[in-house]
Amino acid sequence: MTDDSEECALDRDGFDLALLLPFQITQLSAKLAAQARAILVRHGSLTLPQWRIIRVVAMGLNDRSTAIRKSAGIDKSQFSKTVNALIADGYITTAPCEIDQRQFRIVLTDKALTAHAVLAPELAARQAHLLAALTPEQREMIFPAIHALARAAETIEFLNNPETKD
Amino acid sequence: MTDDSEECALDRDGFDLALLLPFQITQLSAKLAAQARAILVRHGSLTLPQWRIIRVVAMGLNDRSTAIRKSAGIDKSQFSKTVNALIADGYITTAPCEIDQRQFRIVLTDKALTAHAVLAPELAARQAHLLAALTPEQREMIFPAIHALARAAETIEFLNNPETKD
DNA sequence: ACGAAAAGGTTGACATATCCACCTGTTTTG
DNA sequence: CAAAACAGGTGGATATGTCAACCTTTTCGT
Repeated sequence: MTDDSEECALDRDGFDLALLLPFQITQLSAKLAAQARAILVRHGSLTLPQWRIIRVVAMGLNDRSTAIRKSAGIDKSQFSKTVNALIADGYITTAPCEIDQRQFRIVLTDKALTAHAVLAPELAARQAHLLAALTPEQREMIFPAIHALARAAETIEFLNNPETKD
Repeated sequence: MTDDSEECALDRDGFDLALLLPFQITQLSAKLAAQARAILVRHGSLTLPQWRIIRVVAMGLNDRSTAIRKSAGIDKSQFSKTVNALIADGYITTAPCEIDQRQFRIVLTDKALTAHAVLAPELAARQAHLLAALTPEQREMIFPAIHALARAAETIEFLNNPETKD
């Protein structure tokens, strides 16, 4: 994944690093991204952030830029740049947003719809593959656990050391 | 974290994206990295990959470059560059490795040891804070679940579509 | 012992992500 | 209503992560 099959730290139990939660999650996240890229590259030249945006737009819930950006969980800056790349590659077009002149609406082209039709089933199969690797109990509690960790990761309030100024 | 407090997709339940496991994990990973950076920036100018290397070396299990690189879960390329940055900033020195001339040994300077003495407790407190956000059952199964997902993320063998060539 | 293959490291190129300054449009508030 | 505060978007700078080409050293097969 990273390079060759160097026995990644996820595989080496028995020592300290195996207990570092953020480290394990970072490693897992990297592997998942690599797997997603491996699927994308089989069917075209969409990058991962490009695919994230197309997927959200294809859901059809909302075509306003801010809603799409937040649903995709992408930073303002990266969203702007990725949208420009999608336009340049002919995957989307934009239209002004009447309700809020600061935003814009995003419309998928046929090219994007075709790509989505091919990729969505593969990514769905991958999601099923991942879930199948978990026990039913793990499947039930993985999302609440992720959510709990995400909330706990939002602050560093638990550090109240008065010597904050180094 | 990312920008201001834009309600990130992790918080919005009730729609489809909340069920996309890789997406949730990516978002969580980003939050954890931001949290770690927030802690690092309070006590100096160490970057996250720099800290990862120092932490591994400080564990003292092995001072050979390859062992450190793999334990830190860092790519060959990034490792090389980060090590150079650590040398330039005076956090480490290197020595030739007698056993294998291709590798080198890494030695922490006092500067690194001081930084580690300050940061290690804070990062440990953070780890405890994260684990405290989980229920005991979640704590028990989170590591096996991560491990199972990591293995499932290593291949795309489950896609045996003959139309691989797009 | 020899040459091929593998492992380790470096570098450059690029992809992804974050941060920040800035500008524009919108909402709030006096 | 006008000024201030705020939300949205853009672009540059930088941090982080990945990939591939290349070189050196080590290991392995014969």
